[in-house]
Amino acid sequence: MAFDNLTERERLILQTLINHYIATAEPVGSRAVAQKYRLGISPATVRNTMQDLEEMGLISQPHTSAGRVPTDRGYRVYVDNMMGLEALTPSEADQIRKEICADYAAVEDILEQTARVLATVSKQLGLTIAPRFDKGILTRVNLIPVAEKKILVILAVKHGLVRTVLLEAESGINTEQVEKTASILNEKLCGLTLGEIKDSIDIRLKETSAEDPRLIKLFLDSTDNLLNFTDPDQMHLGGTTNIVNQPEFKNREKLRSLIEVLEEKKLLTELISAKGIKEGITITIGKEIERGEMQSCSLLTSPYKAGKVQGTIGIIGPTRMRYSKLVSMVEYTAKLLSDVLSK
Amino acid sequence: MAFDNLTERERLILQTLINHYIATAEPVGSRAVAQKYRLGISPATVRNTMQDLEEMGLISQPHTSAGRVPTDRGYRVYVDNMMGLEALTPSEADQIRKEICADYAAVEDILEQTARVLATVSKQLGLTIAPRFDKGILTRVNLIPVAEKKILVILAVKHGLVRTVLLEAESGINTEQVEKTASILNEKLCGLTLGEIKDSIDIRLKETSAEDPRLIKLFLDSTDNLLNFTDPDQMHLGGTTNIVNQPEFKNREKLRSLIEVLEEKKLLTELISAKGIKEGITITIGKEIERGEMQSCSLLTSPYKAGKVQGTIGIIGPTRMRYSKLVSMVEYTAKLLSDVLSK
DNA sequence: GTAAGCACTCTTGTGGAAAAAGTGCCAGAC
DNA sequence: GTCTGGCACTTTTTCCACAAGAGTGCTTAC
Repeated sequence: MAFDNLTERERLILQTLINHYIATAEPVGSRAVAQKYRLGISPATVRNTMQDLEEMGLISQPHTSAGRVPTDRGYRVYVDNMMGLEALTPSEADQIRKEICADYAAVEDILEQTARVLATVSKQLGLTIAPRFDKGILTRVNLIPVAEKKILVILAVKHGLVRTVLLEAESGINTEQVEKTASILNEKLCGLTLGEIKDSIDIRLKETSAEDPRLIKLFLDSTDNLLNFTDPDQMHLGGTTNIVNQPEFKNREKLRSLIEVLEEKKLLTELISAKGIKEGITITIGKEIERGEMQSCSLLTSPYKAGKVQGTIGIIGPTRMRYSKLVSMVEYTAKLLSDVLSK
Repeated sequence: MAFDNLTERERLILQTLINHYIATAEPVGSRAVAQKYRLGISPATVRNTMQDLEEMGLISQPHTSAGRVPTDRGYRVYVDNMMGLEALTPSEADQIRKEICADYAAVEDILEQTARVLATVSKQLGLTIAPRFDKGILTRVNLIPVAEKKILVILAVKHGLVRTVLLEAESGINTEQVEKTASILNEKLCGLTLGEIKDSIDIRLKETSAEDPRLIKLFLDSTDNLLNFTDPDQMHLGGTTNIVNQPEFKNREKLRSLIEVLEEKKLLTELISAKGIKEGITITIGKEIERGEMQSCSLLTSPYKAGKVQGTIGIIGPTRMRYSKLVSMVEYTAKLLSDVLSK
């Protein structure tokens, strides 16, 4: 799969072609490449090289008499080997900083703002996923009775993250019992990560000697709900409109099915979180994305930190996106966000 | 504004025309109306009447040689005076019931499901807005310190609704003080509606004799945030994809700007809640909607109850929507939802 | 008041020719 | 050898003209 064996000329031509295509969204002809290519090479020569690139599967022709268009593989090679990073302009950086560093209290609000500003500045779709609680360390559990049969469970996680879930009991609730249960839970579970708790809660709570086992049972039964890490409102999207006008979505049906995927935030969260969280930017191009509906898109994601806990931000756009710039943008934003959330 | 002065024939023709247009999305010609119109009237006669209707501003021609299309005013007259209600089919009713009456604990989840099923069954955009807390009676305030400087505020409202907001204090928090503050808040505020609290909180908390006024001050400063009734995640939308294929949005720019409005959930919530909450269905047609971007849409909303507190559900679609059916659908769904949430 | 006839208008569809864009390959130049 | 100019070929795009289609408005007759 290594394409290090490209000649210097092939590299240059692929690079120029992709840059040009990203800018124009039109198939690129040999003449156009030749003109941009300083060292005075003729279109005919370019054509020969383009034939080679096509055989390698890096570019393709929509039809006989059209120019060439990069394939997913072509983008891959470009991104891995020959793309320079393009710095943000001061005004772009300012805009991002201004939005993210505004002093909001709530993490949720910051994440929403971030998705929005990412979208605005990139002119693509911006997305943020809240920190994954599974790596977060539980510092305290509170149980608050809020109505005859309803209990609010509050899981406080290190670094000020909080998750609240409303549980419904089958029968009336005894305040004293609730307090006892809460202290049992705190004793048994605090200091563990939510992930660990999820995996081992059955065992850990089995041997408890609560006088009223019903509350413990309720808690156990609701584990999936309590410790569900792909809640739809964990994800924020911004700038859906940006893709509507992209030429790649002039095909109605493509647009429809993409929007459909975007609405399934839960699935989308899983899809993106599934890659595991590597350090640094992850670029997923076209068919590399598992969901068929998104195969004309690329995904650019980066983790960020909120204390010890990690979340993800990213950009979704057509495969023809300005990787060199957007990578810088996502990197910069992730760093900024980490700073703000870990302060 | 009353159009009771329409002749029987005018009424019938307007009605047939609108029904036909709703079904086909194509301008309706005199011939088409004449054929549907049982009493054997000729196209020429229909034409004469159509001219009258056009002068009244109830229908219009896209261009000289096209059929007629209803105007917003035309729809208005239709909806107010001559639209029969169309019952749901058993299978539609079943589908809705099944989704809404599934036993979820959380109100949020039910509302999301409801938006989704409304969208699916209506083939339009479904929306739900969470109960408006301002009419809800506060039963209890809890303050939970979750980190050195963070306090979680829990407002429990009658009938099991809960709102949680995270506040950030300027300095470290003394547990004892928190408890005192909480009991002051409970004493002063419980039993009032959140709306009343919002309006009068300054006065009510002025004369408190807390030893540590900082917490009270924090609470006061955050009132807007705490008692903000148009939180973006109060609204759920479903079926955005349904409008992508609607012929009225084959115009790219229209589609874009509509999607843009949909993303601004906060604005949208305000827009819809602004009408105040009347009993029964509210129908807002085309230009009657304030937002320019939505002027080719109609809005069909109904309140529902969760105990004493009211929320809103509705459908958004092109003005050319099947009002007769959709009104039944929204009515039915609102009733069902009220039952489930007030149980 | 209703209907039939007809001229008129505007849109839609069709076919074909010309233009445009770009390729592939060959033959010759450096 | 490697590069390039030239050229024939293919395919899409654009344009235009013309016919077909749809529907109206008006006039006239019943």
